Amino acid sequence: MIDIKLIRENPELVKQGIRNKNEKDTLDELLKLDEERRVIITEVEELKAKRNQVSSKIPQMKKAGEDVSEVLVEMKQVSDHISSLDTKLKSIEEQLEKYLLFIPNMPHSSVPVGKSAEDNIEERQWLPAGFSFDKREKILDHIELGKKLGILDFERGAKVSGSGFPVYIDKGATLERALINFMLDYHINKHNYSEVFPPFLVNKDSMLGTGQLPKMADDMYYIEKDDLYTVPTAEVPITNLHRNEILDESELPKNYVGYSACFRREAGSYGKEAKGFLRVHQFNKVEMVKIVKPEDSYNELENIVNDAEDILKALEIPYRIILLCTGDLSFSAAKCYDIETWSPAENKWLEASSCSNFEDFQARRASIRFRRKSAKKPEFVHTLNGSGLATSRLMVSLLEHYQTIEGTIAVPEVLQKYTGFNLID
RNA sequence: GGAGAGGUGGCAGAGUGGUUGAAUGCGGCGGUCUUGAAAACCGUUGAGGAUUCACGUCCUCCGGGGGUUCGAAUCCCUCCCUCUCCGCCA
Repeated sequence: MIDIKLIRENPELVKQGIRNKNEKDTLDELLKLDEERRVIITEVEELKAKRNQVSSKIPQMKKAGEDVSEVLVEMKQVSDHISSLDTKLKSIEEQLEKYLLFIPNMPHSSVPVGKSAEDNIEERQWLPAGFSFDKREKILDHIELGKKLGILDFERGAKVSGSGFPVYIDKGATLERALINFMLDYHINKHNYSEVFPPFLVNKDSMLGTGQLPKMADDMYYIEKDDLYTVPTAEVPITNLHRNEILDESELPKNYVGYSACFRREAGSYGKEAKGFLRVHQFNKVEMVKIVKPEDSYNELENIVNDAEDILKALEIPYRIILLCTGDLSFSAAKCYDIETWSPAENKWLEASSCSNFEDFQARRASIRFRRKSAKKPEFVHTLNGSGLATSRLMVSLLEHYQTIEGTIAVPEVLQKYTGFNLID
């Protein structure tokens, strides 16, 4: 959520931000409601002040033996007037809230203006020693490899749950588990994150807090009976750990890392992108979340990207860093880098991580604040998160990149102590 | 699933219709004392909103929502959550 004062005082700036993000501009309606709201508040508060004043005098009058019946009649009218204004006010505030929840975060000034993914900027590439983009002969894609080696089973996953629910078998399952543990350990031990093992079901307030709701409602699995949502990312439960809290300055920054299964309905996205691991309803992800002071957030964004990169360097998988343009930026983000890993079989880059600074957008929605030692008023924190990383896309690159000429998979060295084997055949 | 108890300020905990935004204690902050610290003592200490250049003034908030009343933390309805016991179960 952005600050309504910013909208009030600088509507043109906000309109520009909305346009650059390809979102719907409803500022005029919003501002009109805001104005109405304030007119009514002024009126109703005057009446309430009067009511409070008179009400406190009534016991004194009674004590003095005065007749209060006339006052009571008059006050009854005032009260009725108040409640009708309050009803009106409530309805306006609900509408206002609705508009406000659909206003996207403003892009940071360092984000290039652009319409779509084509306007994103490649910041840098990292390639393992001896790597070449030249396509080898007889290269298999991850689906063929998974089938041949008996480590992935998409058909049976479809039988058990539906399409987009892959099953890992034998060494495939072990490899997946090894990857998750490796990444968690790396961030905990080398990057000093605190480990969180979060719930996979969250309530509506949490989904609103991090900005998935209301806009992305159709992409979430929802359990009606209990009014709970499956998490689309560990970002949601972890960031919401501090919802409605005022933290002490000394507690910041908070650095969390956690694993969760991630569930996404991916409504309306069936098609060519959907094969194998490329688009699934359930996948595994290790997520980093930072809660920081505003002045530190852009520095921390670079840190989070570096932390995710370290994993890929350790795994020796080729990747590149993409700075998203305004048009490709998600609803809640102010700035975002994607990390894409190379798929030799697809002959293209795959998004395996997304690292974002939300500034105070989520903090406002979730009311996460902190108090500086010197100041009395609490301030909103800045929140960030980054995948470190998502295993599905990463697994595609890993399997394809580490396949041998015989069609077996060499296990990356850093994973071997987690898998207990060094070859999948 | 059954039975019961309870949700009040950073925490603990009073308060059952009328200056109660809320006693008291702890914690926090400031001060006195001290070479320094502790102890003791004194003072101070919630959030959001409207309005104002500002000082300030006013409104709202005692789990959420609704109701009764001139007036609700306090009474009524409803929902949610937490805890204890029993049952079931990984």
